[in-house]
Amino acid sequence: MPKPTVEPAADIPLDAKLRPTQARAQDTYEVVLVTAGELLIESGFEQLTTNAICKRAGLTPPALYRYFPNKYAILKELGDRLMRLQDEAVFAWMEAGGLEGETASERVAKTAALLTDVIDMTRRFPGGAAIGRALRAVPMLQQLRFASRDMVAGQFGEVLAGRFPSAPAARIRTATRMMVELTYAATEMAVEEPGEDAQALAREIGRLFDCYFETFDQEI
Amino acid sequence: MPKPTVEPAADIPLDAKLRPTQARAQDTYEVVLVTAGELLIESGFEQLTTNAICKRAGLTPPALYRYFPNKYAILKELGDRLMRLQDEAVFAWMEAGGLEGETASERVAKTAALLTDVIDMTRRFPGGAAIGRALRAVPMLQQLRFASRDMVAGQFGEVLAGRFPSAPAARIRTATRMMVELTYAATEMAVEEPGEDAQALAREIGRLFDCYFETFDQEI
DNA sequence: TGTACATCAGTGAACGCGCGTTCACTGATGTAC
DNA sequence: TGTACATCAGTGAACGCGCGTTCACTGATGTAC
Repeated sequence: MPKPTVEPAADIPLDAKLRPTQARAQDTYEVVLVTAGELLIESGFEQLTTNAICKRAGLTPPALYRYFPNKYAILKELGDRLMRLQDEAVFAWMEAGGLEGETASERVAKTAALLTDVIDMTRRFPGGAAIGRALRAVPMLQQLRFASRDMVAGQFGEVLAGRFPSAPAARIRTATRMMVELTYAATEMAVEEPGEDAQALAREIGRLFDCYFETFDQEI
Repeated sequence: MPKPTVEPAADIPLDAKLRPTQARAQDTYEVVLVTAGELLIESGFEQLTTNAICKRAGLTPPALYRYFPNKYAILKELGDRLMRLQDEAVFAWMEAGGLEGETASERVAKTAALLTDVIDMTRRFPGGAAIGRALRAVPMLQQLRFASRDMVAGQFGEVLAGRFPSAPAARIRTATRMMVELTYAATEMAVEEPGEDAQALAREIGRLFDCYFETFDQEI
């Protein structure tokens, strides 16, 4: 019982076709991304059509298709950029000893600062939290999120393994992945509801990280 | 600068039109939902079309439209059902004293049991974790998730407020919402990757809940 | 510094396809007497 | 228990629209001499 209309073509190219060389072309490339982000926030992935992007950006479709092979490539580029920013923030924080601290309140404050940073970054980024939601909904792009999450979790895990040598590797692996997902969720909550107090949310995450990591020493 | 093609009609009806009365009609109603869930898992929300549902279910479109006013209503019904199941499991667990326990390991085991239950339930449900992802991506249906989350968080908060009278209400509100989101994320992780050890994941969540709730007593 | 040519960047207009949805109708089930 | 009629359930076939995408072309920029 085949289902040909449902099965998506397996090999949809996702990378940019031509890199823009001239300044004008660079602008076009960027305006497509920014406009796509706006539409994504305003009306969600379903309404993100190439025609709508072109109309609002003041372009004609062939201009868009010069650089992007299809609409998934646009979302992928947005996702790549946002996640790279977030990943870099986390790595910088870890290298600066984000997980270390004499007192609990010092450690909580450090983690809260990281999350505040990621929230601000996501708020300013075109597409913001809507990008993550769209990536989740498109099977072809979901792996992008997983790849980013698992990479961050891996690095995170190495630091934790150093600090808690007795903790089983499997526990650390599960725990770090969960912490990354939780960070995504908290960021989405904060970005989505500007009424929420992002600072308070960030502190809550800080408390959670700190007390939870302590359990790696215990035999519960 | 209006954007008429992008703006969705504000008042798309989401509730079933006719309730099926005869047994044959009840079957049709259910087969639409089950088939929609299958398609959702296999190829995501974008590929979930009314024509595809009908084709696979062996129906013609007017049969579907007899009961569902549009395709969002189908997703809404799936979402309603899955979230109601999950909510009920949490409420039953709380009423049975899921948060109480003499020892830490007892409390951890109880929380782990709840999560295992929710994971199993979601695995068996047609559409499974793909439903949550689809709901997130459709702005019109996102509020459904929020409503469910906030209701569970509210109930959860009442129990916690009783156990930790000195904890500020704002902290409890933020914390419980985060815990619900974390539960969603953990469930999605477990359902999505059958290779993952759901038991281990559930225990990890149990540990996290337990140690985190302890911080409500502290002044960090 | 000016001209000729190559390359890059974008436009106007349209395409075919599949989407959500509906019309007019037939067949199945339930109900009253 | 059988018949007549009302209502429920589903079909066949098609609709218009907007989607992703492309063709053939014009205009802008860069480069060589």
